[in-house]
Amino acid sequence: MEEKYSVKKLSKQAGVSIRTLHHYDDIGLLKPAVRTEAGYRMYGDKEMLKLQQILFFKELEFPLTEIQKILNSGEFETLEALAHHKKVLKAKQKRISTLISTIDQTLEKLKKGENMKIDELYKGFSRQEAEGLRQEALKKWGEKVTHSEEHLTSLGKEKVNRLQTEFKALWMKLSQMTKMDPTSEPVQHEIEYHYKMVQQFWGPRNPVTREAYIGLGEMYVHDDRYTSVEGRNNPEMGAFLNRAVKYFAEHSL
Amino acid sequence: MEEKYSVKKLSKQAGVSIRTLHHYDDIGLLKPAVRTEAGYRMYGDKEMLKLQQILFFKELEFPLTEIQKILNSGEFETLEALAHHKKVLKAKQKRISTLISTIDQTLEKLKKGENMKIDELYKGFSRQEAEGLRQEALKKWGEKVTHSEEHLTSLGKEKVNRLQTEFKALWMKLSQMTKMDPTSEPVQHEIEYHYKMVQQFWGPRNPVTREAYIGLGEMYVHDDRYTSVEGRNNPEMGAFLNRAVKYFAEHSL
DNA sequence: CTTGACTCTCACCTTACGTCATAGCTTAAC
DNA sequence: GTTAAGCTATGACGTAAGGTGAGAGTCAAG
Repeated sequence: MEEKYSVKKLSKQAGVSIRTLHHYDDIGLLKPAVRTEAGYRMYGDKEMLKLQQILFFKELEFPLTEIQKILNSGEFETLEALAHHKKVLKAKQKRISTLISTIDQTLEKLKKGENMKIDELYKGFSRQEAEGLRQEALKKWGEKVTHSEEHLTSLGKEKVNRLQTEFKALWMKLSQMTKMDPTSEPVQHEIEYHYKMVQQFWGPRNPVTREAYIGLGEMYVHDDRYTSVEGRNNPEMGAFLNRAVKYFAEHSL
Repeated sequence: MEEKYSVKKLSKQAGVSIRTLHHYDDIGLLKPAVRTEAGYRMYGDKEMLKLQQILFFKELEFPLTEIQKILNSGEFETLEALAHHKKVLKAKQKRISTLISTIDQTLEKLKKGENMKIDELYKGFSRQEAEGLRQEALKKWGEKVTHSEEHLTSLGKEKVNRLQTEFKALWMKLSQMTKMDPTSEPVQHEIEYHYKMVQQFWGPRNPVTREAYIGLGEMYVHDDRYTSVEGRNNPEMGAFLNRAVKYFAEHSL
């Protein structure tokens, strides 16, 4: 059999780069049938065939090392690999769906709240994350909302920390507004955001009613942890928050 | 403000590795607020906040360089970037769907045809690809099936070449079966596969009828191009094919 | 014999870090 | 004061799948 393909010919026919052929030779995935005395790589039909197989699996996003194994193994292993790969792809697809919905949420927030700054972008958590976070949050803050707890799965602490950071950011912002009127629009806007965060923490099965939210506001007044930001204490913060929350609850809930 | 986070603290709180913080420092994505005299990195709340933003975009699979730009730009650019990224993700998702269906087709084939060897795996082309290939194929083989040609989009030649290679592989296989009974199961199985390939080439709007397929078989007998494989001629191939195709057409179509 | 097309082998660049190696700093215990 | 534990720093190499040259040898044609 004549080995009829030079690197250029094979690369053109198969639609890959010459460098790719070199690479495949280097890693032993596709060796030329022979080498001319000058060292030129020459491929035959068998290699063209193998290249097609390689490209098939490459299109499916198999890594080259796996393609190696697959081509060197039997049909059973191939079946297994394909079935497994399908699962991987499905997982990937699911993840992308989540990402897209996260983007949608974020876009919505950005468009709606005109005065929302980029610093708050990371607030666009997906629903699933918030779901899982609730459990941790409930544990952490010792709320006794015991019903519908078991079926929630727990997430890593870094996610909890994220939420903590969000709250901290909001607090910092609010602490700079204590000289303003608690019923003014800017303040109320932040409070609304706070309300939504709390609602996310509690989840759809634990609706934050008007009364619950007012109660939360009262809690803040009496807990010094919530009225100090960045080490500096801010005694008027408690009363300020209480009034702002109360006003919001009575007018918007 | 006290810069309270060492690399370890920050990494733990945010759920990233220390190396990651080093890296972000190296590329200027997240610089520490200050360095101690010993050179230790110290971060403050502002940096923690920025890290959260970074992680948000990272979760969405933005590359770090883009995250750089986004964090340094205004809200409008952020909105744009998010909207564009959504498109990218959607395209990815679509592609994965195609890949999954390709795997399904391949799995089906492998399970159904027990004597199909791995060498034929790459035959699991997606329907879209086959669609596009038709046009090229029709042009190439000069068939005058002119209706419904315009609305087919053309694909690269490497795809055509793939199909050619497939045909060649099938031919090689069949050429080794010429001593067998053309009506026997193994031969008929290959013929069935051949028929399906032809059908794919012609497409759903150009059904390969019994008569058409028999006619094709006759063509093979009278065209030497089809009866030589790998340089060596195989005169009995024509007659063999003709009988095999005819038998298949009359019994299975 | 030279030009142009083709080929070869290094070898560095890319992403987003992981994984050592080696060395300096800090702090609590002795 | 010293020492050991624990923390930190800066290199520097490795990863996947090639892209992009650089410098040099090879081949067929004029």
